[in-house]
Amino acid sequence: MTANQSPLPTQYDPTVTEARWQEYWHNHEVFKADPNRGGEPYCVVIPPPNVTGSLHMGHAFEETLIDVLVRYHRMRGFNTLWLPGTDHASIAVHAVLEKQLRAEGKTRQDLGREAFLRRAWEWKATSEGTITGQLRRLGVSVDWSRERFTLDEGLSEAVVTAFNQLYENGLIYRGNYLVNWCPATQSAIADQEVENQEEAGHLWHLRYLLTDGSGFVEVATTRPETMLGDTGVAVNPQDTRYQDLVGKTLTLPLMGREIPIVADEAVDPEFGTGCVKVTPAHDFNDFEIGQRHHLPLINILNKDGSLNENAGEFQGQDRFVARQNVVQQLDKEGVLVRVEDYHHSVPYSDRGKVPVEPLLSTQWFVKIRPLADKALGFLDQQHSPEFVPQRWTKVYRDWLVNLKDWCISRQLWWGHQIPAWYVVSETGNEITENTPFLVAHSLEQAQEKARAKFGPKVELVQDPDVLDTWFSSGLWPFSTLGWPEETQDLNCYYPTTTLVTGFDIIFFWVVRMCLMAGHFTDQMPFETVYIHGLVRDENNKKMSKSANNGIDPLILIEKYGTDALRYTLIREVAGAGQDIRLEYNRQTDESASVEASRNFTNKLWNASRFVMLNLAGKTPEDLGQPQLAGLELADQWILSRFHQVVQQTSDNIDNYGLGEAAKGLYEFIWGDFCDWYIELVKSRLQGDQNPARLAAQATLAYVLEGILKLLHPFMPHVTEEIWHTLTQVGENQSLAVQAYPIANPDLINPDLEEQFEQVIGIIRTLRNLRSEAGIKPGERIQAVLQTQSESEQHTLQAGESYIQTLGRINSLTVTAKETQLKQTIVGVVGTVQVLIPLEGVVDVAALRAKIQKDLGKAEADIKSLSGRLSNPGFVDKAPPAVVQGARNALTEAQKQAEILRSRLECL
RNA sequence: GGGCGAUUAGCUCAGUUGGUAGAGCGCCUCGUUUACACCGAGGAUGUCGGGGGUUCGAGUCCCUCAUCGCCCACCA
Repeated sequence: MTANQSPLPTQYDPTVTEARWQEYWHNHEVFKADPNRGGEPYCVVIPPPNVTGSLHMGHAFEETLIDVLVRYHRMRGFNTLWLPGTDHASIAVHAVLEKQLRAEGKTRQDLGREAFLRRAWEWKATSEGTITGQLRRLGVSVDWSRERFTLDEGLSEAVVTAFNQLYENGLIYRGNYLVNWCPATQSAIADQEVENQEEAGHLWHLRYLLTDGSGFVEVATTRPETMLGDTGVAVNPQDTRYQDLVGKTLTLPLMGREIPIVADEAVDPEFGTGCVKVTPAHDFNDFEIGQRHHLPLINILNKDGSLNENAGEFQGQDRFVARQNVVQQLDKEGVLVRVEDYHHSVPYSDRGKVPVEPLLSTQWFVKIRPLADKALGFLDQQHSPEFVPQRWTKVYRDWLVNLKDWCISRQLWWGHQIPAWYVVSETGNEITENTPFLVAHSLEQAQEKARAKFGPKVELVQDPDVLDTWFSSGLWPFSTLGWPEETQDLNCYYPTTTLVTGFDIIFFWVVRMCLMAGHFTDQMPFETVYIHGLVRDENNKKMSKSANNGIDPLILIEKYGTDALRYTLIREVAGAGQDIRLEYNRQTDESASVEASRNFTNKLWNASRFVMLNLAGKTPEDLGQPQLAGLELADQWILSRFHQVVQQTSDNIDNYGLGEAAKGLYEFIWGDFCDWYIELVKSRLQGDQNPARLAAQATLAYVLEGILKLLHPFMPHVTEEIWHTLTQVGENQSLAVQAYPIANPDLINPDLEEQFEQVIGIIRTLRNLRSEAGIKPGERIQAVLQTQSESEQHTLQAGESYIQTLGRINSLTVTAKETQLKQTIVGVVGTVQVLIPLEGVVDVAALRAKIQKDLGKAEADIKSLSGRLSNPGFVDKAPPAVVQGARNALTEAQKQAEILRSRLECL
């Protein structure tokens, strides 16, 4: 496809253009990877978005970061693959669907497993469609032919294989342990899915009587209903107050049970009374105390959070109702000593949004220590993976060190059903604690194994539970590439190069991937983990569903274009890993910062229009590379600047300084190229064919094409559009796969740039003087530049025409001779006097004020510089270059002051 | 309780190994000159959170305090 050839409008309209190129990239499979292509592999797997709805601004940010890296590396010639996909997000999808069901007055149990799963797949299809549509609109350069879903056939196979292998290696076990139980979703959840929230609660002080009638102890609790499950009271063994009580028993109020007093180090004698009630079945600390002292476990809770038959008269009551009733009853019986207001943190279920209960249940676990130790080995011995910014290494390491065994079973339906089959024919066709089970790849394999062990007539039932979502996403970097098969993709693209993700999921996801990869692939799944910050709203608040302060990327895309949004997100990111704040007006849906980026796309558009209108239909290829010999100062200057920016941009991106790279390009394009070079070159473009015009055209075309390439990873659509118009290459080529510019050091010329800076300085001073003197912008005037310095004279002569054009000077004199014009406004650049003779009545006071202002500045400089230079410490110890720099600056300031003083006298 | 981050112009933020503070937006003045008013030219604005230290020199390094934010662990 060739870009629109009709006369280009003065305002860039992203809406049509962006859709067109997105379609083009997709239809032409521009981003399809080929393991046989050769070149160093560069692979990124997308952090798979949950199929819970749609993408938010945080996703837009993350995908843009990745896309910049990926497009850049693709253009640098790497064999590049960005693999897209989505995550089934077991518990999150359950939360969504069960909310829908509640609204219909149903539960998932009413629906049944099959119907529920049908509904889940339908939901998934819709959500996935939304998400992939949004990804396309972000212009991401993913390979859609390799799109994956954590529940698809291949990935399910990987999950089953991983489970079987871990089980065979003794790294998965099943057992009855205390887990975090979410009564809302009625499933176990992992430690990391628990969120602690500060709450105002109470501390109830209770008095338990000694069985022998010799006294009592006082205990305190924030969850009084758990006392129904108490099986002991613990004190610190060193606590002299209670030493003689250890071994005695107490009678548990309400239940009348006899429970022992035990001594345990875990008890802090300083806190409260120093006596702790022990409920091993409903508290993690108590569980451990209970284990040490062989206290029985009494579970008083049902899975829905109501109390069970072990709760006596409170059976059937919801845990919070029971709490009130237990307290009331304790009070009635004189057990309740006092109630204290108490602030404490309550563990909540991240997804279920209700307090979790430690609950005893039979679950599957992954033994963490061997896996974590292996990952620690990679980190400590090979610095793998490498974190950017580095400080996250410590966070990652701390997690590896502190991880406990991972509960991977969930009492849910949407997900990978656990590949374990119970031989129910051995236990009366029911799954009990003691039912033998087999871990296998399939029902057939399980049957085979079962028959071998239990005879020909066996009844098998698969474990109804599903695996924690993070179990499958932990395999993502290699399962998506074909593991456990040894595919070409896996050989070529694994381990992946970079993982880009937020710090908030280091422990959820990054850690799990490293555990799994270490075990199954014997290497870390990525070389580098690039951790970005969060997108915060206009009030610096974290964007979240619950706060309802999210900003829909599509609103901003529709208003300003994808490129503008992308550029805004990237340029804000300077200083790796910081959160970024997005300016936004909720009344008008406007964003000042995105608008600024939109203006930048428009600036690029118009600069390109100008260039193309002046190339007389020729392409950069027709014009060829600018030949140094035929170039004038401005051409050489912009080429020098261009090659510096090429170097700087690559360096920045290579070091994950994407924001710096983006800002550097902005300054070069808007500042150097548009404000200076284009303005300087205009006069040369008017005449007939002549060498000066050709040189200008060639330089313009060359630099513009280079700019489009440099900017393409950040703003892929507008650059692709302009590039096609500029090069007229037709639809078999795409800017996305052109070679990224490489700096040519021969063209970088700092001396020349310095010279040019001086010319710019003169032009700025002239403009300033004109403004101060109230000279109309359109009026052409005469000016005198006076300097004794030969090198300065040389520079001024080289830049004479530039100074005349941009300074709007019709008569410019460059001289070494002192001029003593009376009515003159004067400025100083370096040691060049810039003089504008003024005719007629002029405000002498204004001229004097202008000079005095400049003089004030010069004198302040002199004072500061001479102060420094008269300090022997500075002269002796500072680097010679710095000292010399200060000397030069002082000389110049003195010269300036001298000039200004004599001018003042002239007035 | 432990750890991390932030504090710079009215606002949002940059500031590489210490060499004397910058950008965008906003604001003021002027302007339609052969791309662009989603523009151009010029201008104003900062005891770099407080205090102390190291140094010839500190926004930058060290200590300390304050405020804000985040993470982790939590004593019943």
